[in-house]
Amino acid sequence: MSALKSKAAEAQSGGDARERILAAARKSFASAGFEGAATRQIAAEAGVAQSLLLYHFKSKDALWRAVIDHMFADLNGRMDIAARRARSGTVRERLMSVIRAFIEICSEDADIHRIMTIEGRQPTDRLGWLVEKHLRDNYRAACAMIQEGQALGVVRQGDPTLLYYSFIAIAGTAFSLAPEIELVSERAVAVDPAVIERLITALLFISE
Amino acid sequence: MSALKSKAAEAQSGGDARERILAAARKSFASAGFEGAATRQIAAEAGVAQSLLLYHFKSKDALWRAVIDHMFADLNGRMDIAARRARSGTVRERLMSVIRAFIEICSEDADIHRIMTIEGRQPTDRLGWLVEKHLRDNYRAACAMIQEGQALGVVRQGDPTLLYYSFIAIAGTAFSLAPEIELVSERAVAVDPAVIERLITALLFISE
DNA sequence: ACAGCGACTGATCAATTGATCAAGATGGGG
DNA sequence: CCCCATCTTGATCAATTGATCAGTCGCTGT
Repeated sequence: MSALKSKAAEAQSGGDARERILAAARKSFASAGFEGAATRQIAAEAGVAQSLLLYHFKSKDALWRAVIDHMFADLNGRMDIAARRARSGTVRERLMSVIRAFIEICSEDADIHRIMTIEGRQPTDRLGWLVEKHLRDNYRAACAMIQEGQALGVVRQGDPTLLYYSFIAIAGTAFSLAPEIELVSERAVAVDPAVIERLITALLFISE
Repeated sequence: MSALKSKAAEAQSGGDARERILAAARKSFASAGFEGAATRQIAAEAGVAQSLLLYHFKSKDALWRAVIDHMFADLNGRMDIAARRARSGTVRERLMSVIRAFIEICSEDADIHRIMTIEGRQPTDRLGWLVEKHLRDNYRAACAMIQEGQALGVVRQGDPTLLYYSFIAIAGTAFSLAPEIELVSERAVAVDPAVIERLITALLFISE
């Protein structure tokens, strides 16, 4: 059976080449953007031939989409868990649960915010695909919570979309712009997730 | 005299080619990054031959630096004016003056934040040059104000560097990520600078 | 043992990249 | 009038780009 074959191949040594390519591609796309990333460099970093990259993924575009799928499968899974965990709590508790999860994800892997900002600049078909497949639901759920909080007088008034992007900007930038931050401040900067959480709290909620 | 010659050439039709190239290059660098931008496409958008681009600027790298110089000459000039305008006011007034100026700049030209984030990801020699030549002074002045406010109990406690980048992230993202925001929210989003100002105020200062 | 299949590589393609060079335009000063 | 400096263009370079294809290796089922 093909299932057993691929599993066996994955177990020994060959199958993880695909995942090494995915990991290398994510780094390149995050730092150089889609057009700036070169398939040969990605393949070299993964330790495979460039042709293997296009064997596993049909094209550079398909590779990019696979990277995004891989990234957001983990992200949205953890966000859903965080949302479910605090389902019975207050609006503030529910919001803080997903915010805390998002901060944790950004602190572990800055590539997500990097790719979102680098690809979110111009409206390509890639951006439309990303938004509809992975971002829209997350956005809707967060906005619903924000509006609920605003109706109760807990969350600051204002366009929910702007509040949503403001807290994403704070949490994401602190980690994804680390190279620039360290260069400007001329010292090693270890961003504490708890500090970011406090800033977002001050931004979002009316009373401390 | 060469000065008169160049001035005459600038007056008629040829001299503004340089500025058209600069404008086109800024757009390309902002949306595609340094490696993603192509000199031929920049030249085409400026309506000139690609070789003219490398005649006015020695190389693609030199063109990038010229774009940055042109951008930050305006930015830092306006920031200095804003800082000087409120020199005799309270810490809060002085901070709000430069923040208001920064928001205004971001709302007029999203390219600045785009280039800063796209280039700030990996520590290249370009980033080091940008930081030392255009960013460092701005950062130091802002941090000094923040620390002064913290000592007086007006500004929220915490790493000044993080506060600095948080307000930059909010102001910049709201405008530079407009395409993505409109796609996610499925409507036209006109960001009001006054709303951004209110968010940053909530983030930065202790009492409203 | 052998045929078959999936993983993988090296060679190679046309297209595009940044860069260089010779030559043409243009206009002002002698 | 001509000359010279400046601006501008088209042709062209080697290098790199994403993509394709023929062929090799190693394993599996029969």
